Amino acid sequence: MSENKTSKETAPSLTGRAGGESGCGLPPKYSPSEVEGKWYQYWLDNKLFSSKPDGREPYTVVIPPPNVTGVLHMGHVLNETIQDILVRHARMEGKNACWVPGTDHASIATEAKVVNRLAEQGIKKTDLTREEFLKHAWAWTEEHGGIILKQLRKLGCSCDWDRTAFTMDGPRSESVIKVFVDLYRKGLIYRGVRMVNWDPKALTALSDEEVVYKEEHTKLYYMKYYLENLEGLDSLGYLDNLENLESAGNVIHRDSRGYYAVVATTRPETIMGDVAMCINPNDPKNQWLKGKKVIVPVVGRVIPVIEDEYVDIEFGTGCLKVTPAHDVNDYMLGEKYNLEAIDIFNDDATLSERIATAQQAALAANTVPDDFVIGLEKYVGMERFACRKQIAEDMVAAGLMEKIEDYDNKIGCSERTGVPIEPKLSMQWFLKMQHMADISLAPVMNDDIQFYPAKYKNTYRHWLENIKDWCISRQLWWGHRIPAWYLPSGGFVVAENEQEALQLAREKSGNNLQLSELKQDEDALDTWFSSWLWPISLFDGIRNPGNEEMKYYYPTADLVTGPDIIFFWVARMIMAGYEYEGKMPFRHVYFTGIVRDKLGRKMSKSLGNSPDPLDLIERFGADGVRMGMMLSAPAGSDILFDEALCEQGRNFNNKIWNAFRLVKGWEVADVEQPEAAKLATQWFAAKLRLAAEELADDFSKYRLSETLMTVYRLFWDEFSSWYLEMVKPAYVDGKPQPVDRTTYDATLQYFEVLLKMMHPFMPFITEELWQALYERQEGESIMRAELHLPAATEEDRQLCADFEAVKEVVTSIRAIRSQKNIAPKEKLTLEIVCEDKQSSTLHSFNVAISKMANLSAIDMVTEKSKGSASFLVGTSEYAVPLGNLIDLDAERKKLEAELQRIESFLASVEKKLANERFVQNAPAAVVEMERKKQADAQQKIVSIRETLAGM
RNA sequence: GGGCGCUUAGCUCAGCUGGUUCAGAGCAUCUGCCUUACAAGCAGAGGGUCGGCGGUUCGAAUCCGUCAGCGCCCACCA
Repeated sequence: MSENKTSKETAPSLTGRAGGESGCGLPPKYSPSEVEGKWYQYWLDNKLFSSKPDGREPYTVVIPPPNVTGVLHMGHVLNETIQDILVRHARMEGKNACWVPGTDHASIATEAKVVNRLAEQGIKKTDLTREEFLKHAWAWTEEHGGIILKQLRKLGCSCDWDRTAFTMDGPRSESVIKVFVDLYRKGLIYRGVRMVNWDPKALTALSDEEVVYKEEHTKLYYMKYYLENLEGLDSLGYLDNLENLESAGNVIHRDSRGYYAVVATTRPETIMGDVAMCINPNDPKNQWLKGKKVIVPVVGRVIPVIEDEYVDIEFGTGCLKVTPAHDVNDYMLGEKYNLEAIDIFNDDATLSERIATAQQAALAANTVPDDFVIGLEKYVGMERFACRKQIAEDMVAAGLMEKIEDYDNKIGCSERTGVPIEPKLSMQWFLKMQHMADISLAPVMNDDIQFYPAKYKNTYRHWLENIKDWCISRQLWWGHRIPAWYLPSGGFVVAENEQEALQLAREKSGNNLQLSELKQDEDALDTWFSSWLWPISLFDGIRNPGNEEMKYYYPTADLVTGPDIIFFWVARMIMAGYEYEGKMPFRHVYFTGIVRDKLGRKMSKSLGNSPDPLDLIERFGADGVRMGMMLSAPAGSDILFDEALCEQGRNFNNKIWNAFRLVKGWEVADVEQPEAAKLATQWFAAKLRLAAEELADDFSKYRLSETLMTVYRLFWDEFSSWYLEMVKPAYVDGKPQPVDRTTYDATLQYFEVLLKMMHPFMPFITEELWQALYERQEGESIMRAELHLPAATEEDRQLCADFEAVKEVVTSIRAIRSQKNIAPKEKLTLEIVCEDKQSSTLHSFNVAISKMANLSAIDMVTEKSKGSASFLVGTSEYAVPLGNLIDLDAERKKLEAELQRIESFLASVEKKLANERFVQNAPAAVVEMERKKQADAQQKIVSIRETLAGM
């Protein structure tokens, strides 16, 4: 603790030094770097972030775990800042706030990084055993792991660091395995051969959600599939019938070598896996192909023409090649018509030996003309795109290509590695999703779980209503290994550990079985299979259901995340929440936008438009960066990030700092409170109460950028520009006068309230100044300072409304100064045109007006002086005598313009009132308002006309 | 192809169930100021027929239709 003491004393502690020297001797610029580290350490030392269950209302947030080896980017800054604001706000409301940090093992991304690093060292993953590889991966994780969490501290995040978790630490791993076993036993997890999205670079299957579609300019190849056995057809009189067929709408291709169908494809290399051609039975163009057989060009395989209405008559030629092993739809056709699936690729998407052996078998089965065939051996081992190019060229050369067209296509690519995915048949583990969808749709649709913005409810519903089973196995090592063990006799058991597996296996195939004979599944689980448990596993709710922490912290309050992972993560957490806790995992989901640069482009390394957050913090302070981020971050819409906003944030910090310098620089004396100061303190107290209501309302709606803007204006305009200027003691003979104690005390109180209001957004500077504002006890913090203001009253509203008019008067006088080039120092007089003193509603504010507008006198007059500049506020007329400074012509023109404006306004109001239907149909209050407008306008017109007449 | 959303000042956005003299805010711009808290500042000013058209209504930035432009999500058209 002695350490904090020291650090605290380095703070500019000002208590007891008030008075004398201006600004307390503090520098006129706030320097965040000196302040931020100090207070963060203070918070840590005093365990101010830590949370234990107690009698208070809990407020729980779990962090969307960033990639363990990642570094902080602007997206994190946005996301974590929002969470910290929510958490700090809840903490100041007296709730037991618990923000649990942690990281994600990000299996595919991390494994890819490790593989790359090993490659740099000349080590191939395939040369390593699983154990050796994992050693490298853990080393990498330890080396880079947690960097990002350290960076979050720089941002000021108030996470309970003692709770830091990792998706692959002991408790989380055990939870994952337990859930897998449980779901398997419930019959929700199954294993089977299915068409999956194969990433040929990462060499693993991916879930549908991990596939992103990219627009690409490709080619559409039209290939010739010759009819088999032309002689045979001929002898049946088929060819004689051609004319009839054509007149019936058939499109028949022929050349010197025979008759052929044309098949369009974007992937000519996959012809090697063709096992059928499919036409729509209703397609008039292709009736002639019914029941025929065609020859796959190059390959020479003879395949049947099958019929299915799946085929789109309009697309291409209406002839579809069927390659069950390499296309999802073809796979379905293959299943339906019991076709063979010939897998032509190796796992890395090079061409497999199988193409050659399959060709040999095909050629042995049927005799086809030599000029239709090219030996496929030459393609074996070729990379898929090279092969595509080659085979297309070869087909053109062999006269097997009808034509090639340009084509725009959407290609499914791996979200992680970016390479085009290859649909591939393989044995994988799946989770049945219908049950999960059933339990998780309603709570969102009926707002048990609320989405901000709500528009994402639709997205969510659409996905759940079209849900497909989740492929949860990955051919990776870095991750949770699938807890299935294979028996030497075939079959497998699913168990939580080896002992249990052995026991189960023995039950299956006899007690002689040894553990060494069991072989555990090589695959790991999808990363999201651990993160979907996050809100539960963080509180150990899977291993110890119903434990104290679960009961206290779950469901969590708010989840803050990007809409891009609504399916990956949000939806699945909801599923797991209801499956394992019977309750929602969180009550609200705040979807952030994507951080873009100010031109609207996504931030990316290659564009170089992504600033380094730590660098920004260095330059503008964490508070400045947080504010810059939040100023432009309404929920759900994209953030166009501009450094200038951080600058604005920094400037605001400096403004706060200097307001503090002013106040703490005052000498306090037991003198009478000046009237202007008294008015100001009354007004500002009311203003704060009103503002607090507005802030609470905005906060409850998660309108954080509005909240910040409200507090920004409250501090800068209302407090600094109006309040402080009104209470600021004057200088007499070049010496500052002391401030009276009443005003001083009120000012410190207001300052403290403002600091509390700002704290969630700008934790560091507010702590710094809060600590220096009054004498504080060791361990105290603004973090735990509650903000309770009495509810605003009707009088407060009236006072603030009146004061707005005061401001308008002052501003009008200042405008006259500005227009006439009258120095602020030169005193003016103000005339209020009224019948008697009382008829001016603002007369009680005269002292304030005098001070703010630097007036020598305010006179109540029935008729204003000649040669004065006049203006209206509400319906009252004011005039500033200017003597010979006045430009009568200009003044007259101004008044005439004003008159015209009001007259046309009056006309529109009167037109409305003359409309019987308006008077009858509109609510009484609205009609009343129009009458008031009418009366006010009439009064103003009279007043201006009088002025003009007197000029 | 389906669904959702957006279009208000130079920029970024508020404007909730139609009616407070409602057309707003911040930034930027312009003018004048180094006035002993702050030039990272102070004071003042200008700026929009609320994307186009049509409709409902006594009344439309707000509701409906339609067109245009932009964005996002989903989808098996090879």
